[in-house]
Amino acid sequence: MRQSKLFTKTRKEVPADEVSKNAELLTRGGFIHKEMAGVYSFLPLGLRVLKKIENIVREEMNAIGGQEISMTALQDSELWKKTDRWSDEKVDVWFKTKLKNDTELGLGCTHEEPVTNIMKNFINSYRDLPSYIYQFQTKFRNELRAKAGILRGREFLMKDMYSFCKDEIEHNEFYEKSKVAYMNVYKRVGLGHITYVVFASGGMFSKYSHEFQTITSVGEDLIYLDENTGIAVNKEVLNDEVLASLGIKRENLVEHKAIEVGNIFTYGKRYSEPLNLNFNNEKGETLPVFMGAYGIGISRLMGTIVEVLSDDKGIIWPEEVAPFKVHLLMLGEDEEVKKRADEVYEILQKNKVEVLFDDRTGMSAGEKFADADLLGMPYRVVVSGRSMKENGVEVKKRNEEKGQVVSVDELLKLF
RNA sequence: CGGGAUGUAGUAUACCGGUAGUACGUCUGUUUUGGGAACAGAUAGACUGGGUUCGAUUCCCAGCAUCCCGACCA
Repeated sequence: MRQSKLFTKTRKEVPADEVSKNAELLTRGGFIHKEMAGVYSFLPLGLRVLKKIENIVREEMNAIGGQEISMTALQDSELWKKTDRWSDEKVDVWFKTKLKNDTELGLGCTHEEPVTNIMKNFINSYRDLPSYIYQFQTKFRNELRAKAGILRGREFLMKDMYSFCKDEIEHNEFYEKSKVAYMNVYKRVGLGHITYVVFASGGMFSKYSHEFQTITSVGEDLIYLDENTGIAVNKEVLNDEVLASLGIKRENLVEHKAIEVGNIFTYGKRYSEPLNLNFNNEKGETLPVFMGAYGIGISRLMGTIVEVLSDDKGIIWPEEVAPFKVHLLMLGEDEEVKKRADEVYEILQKNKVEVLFDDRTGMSAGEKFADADLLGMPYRVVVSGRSMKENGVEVKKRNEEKGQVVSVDELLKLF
């Protein structure tokens, strides 16, 4: 993509109404636009990142047998009344609205009820189980206080998966598989080294659940980590019983602030019973389906990456999620340089290297460098009079100080 | 939801009960071009509604919006 055609622009000034690093850098870089408190639009560069993360999650979910669907945001209140989750006392984040005829509707904050309802049409026999269904969907939650940029919003993108098994044994097998898939996701988005599976409260669903927490000082949660075993516990369930069941000792635990980047739950019959999602087993007995749920906030994950992987100059995108792999900079405007930069741009594109080409004119080198640092593509490639004298292009990684001049052929070998 | 704060050009800010200033941006022109260039000119602003006042962007009230701390986070 030619940067001269990109409609977004970078900003030097920090927006006065953003304090969190993710919102500051993403806004300055033109990745996102704040519509209102806790509600953000994704602009071309930001959407590319979001889609890359989504795709990584999609690949990992497919790898463990997930089947992708897309459910509706509009929700029928009758369905939620059956599980006693319609009233504002029970679920206080509902956005509610009405049809013209006064029928009450909700904007989906999660999708247990509708997905269970869908599966009633298709699950009859033990032969139909297990089944793993997921989607990427915009969730609406009327948070009392949105904060921290895209880490806690009122409208956000989430991957939610639901598992349908015949019994707890079959469920546990998948539950463990999902942990591995989740950790694969965090590794691929560059957070693997600081993300842990954390034993946590199950909220109103179950006694316990597992969270995936990325350690960072801006996190909202407190976790206790045993660094020898890698086993961690959320503060909310830190007690002797839990510690004993996990086989860890209180004195070995280190406290960390962390951001919750995923959460998996065992539901059992919590939804299948009230909604009558049953199946017949081998003996002809009718039993409720054993369910679980698995969530990852895609936009929150993007914000977490920015919080953790940035420096004082800007973002440092990991390769798999960067909007483009290469930021190609044209420095100087004489015809030779322009022609050469265009050629390099074409060559990279022909070789399927995703490249943002800073072909803008009338700008100083310093301004282009500053933009490249802010936008944070993994590789910066410079075409200039200087690089041409040395018969090559200058390539520098975003997370390294020094670059080197290489030929275009050598450059292509890097990708 | 409890507490606190703030609303001034596109952005960031200043001053003021009496003609609203600066920087960045944007536009025009000239010169520049390896770490956010220089000069000249231009562009554009007081959240909304009420009140006090000869006069309100400034003071008061209400609404709306935004941020921060706490609570909440199924």
